[in-house]
Amino acid sequence: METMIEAPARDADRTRAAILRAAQQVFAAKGFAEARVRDITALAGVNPSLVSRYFGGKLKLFEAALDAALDPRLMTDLPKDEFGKMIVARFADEDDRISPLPMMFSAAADSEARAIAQRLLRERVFEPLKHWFGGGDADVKTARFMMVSLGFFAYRDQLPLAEFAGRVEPRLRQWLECEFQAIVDD
Amino acid sequence: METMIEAPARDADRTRAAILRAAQQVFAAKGFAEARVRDITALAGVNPSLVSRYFGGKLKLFEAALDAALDPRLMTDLPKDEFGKMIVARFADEDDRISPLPMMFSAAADSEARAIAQRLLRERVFEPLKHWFGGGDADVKTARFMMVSLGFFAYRDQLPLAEFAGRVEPRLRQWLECEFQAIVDD
DNA sequence: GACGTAAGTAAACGATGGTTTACATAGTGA
DNA sequence: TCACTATGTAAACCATCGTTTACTTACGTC
Repeated sequence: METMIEAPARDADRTRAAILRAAQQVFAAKGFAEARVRDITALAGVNPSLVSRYFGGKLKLFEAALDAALDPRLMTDLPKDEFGKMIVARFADEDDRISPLPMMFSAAADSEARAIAQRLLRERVFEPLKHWFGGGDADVKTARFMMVSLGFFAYRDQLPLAEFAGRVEPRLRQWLECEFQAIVDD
Repeated sequence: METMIEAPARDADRTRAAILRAAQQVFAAKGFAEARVRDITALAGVNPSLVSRYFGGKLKLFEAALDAALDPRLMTDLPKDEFGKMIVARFADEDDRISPLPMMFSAAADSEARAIAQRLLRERVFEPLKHWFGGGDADVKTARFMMVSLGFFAYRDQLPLAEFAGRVEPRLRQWLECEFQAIVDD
């Protein structure tokens, strides 16, 4: 009977999920290259060897973590007439920093991780977004969206410059809102 | 007499310059993390140990290579009434890909290299650019410039997506020109 | 021409870190 | 109860790569 009350101490599914969750946090915080397998497994409270056993290695774990973090609905569920304001709010005010973009940037320095990031970004973000924009200019609109988004995150997170780091200056925020809104309005 | 006709086989300054030149190429092509000291010294035709002897290590060599590649005049020598067209031409049509931006991106994944890249970017690009823009909105203008530039390079070089990789689609190019021009016109 | 110093090389060193191997233990069915 | 398998751990493994050390060789000078 007591087996039904509490979960068994050894549960492969639970362990696997704990590793994946820890991986998302550590990869997001430190990037692919500087995230240590031992960091992730220590956070999950398990042995480092389980990364290879359950995921097939660090790279596959990164792929799983990135895949789990990518959700196109974060962009395509917004009303188009308020797209600018709302997407900036989502980007700038996100307190839980498990945004996938920093993970993507960190992957860019590693050729294998970059290949994975490229594929997932195209399949899970670029294509859905292009379909959501629609019309003959969908390609250009999506490219514009990617450039402004990548520029924003690169500027804010990867190269924190002077007093702009962290918060978003009001005039800059207004400009960003107009940029994003113009993409859907054009 | 023959010592005056041809340079001596052993010339520290020449060797140092050869290493620096090779470093610029290899760092630009492979990024900080994946560039091997042995790659650089092999290209320069010297022994790997000379990197530590002449530059104090890989990180210091990266700093020297990045510093040599950064030239603010690449942006601030343009006429303001044609800034948009000309800056895009400079970014997009640059056949020799020793643009410092890819080097900066690759540095972002390494905490030590990132600190160096941040400092050099601020001192050698951000501040001169801000001064060149001038006026009360110089901060915001510079930030806008950085975001669009970083977005462009991140999109084109770091995350080459589908058919946009390599060339720049004409409508996208036109949008970029307007973006950059708007920064100086506002 | 021998000598001392600077320039350069070859080889080994040592730290890092993902992965593998050998082993221990908890749950499960006959 | 007794295996048997799945789960997990500890420790060693092993490749990578920047760096250091010991040695060699060329150049300038007395």
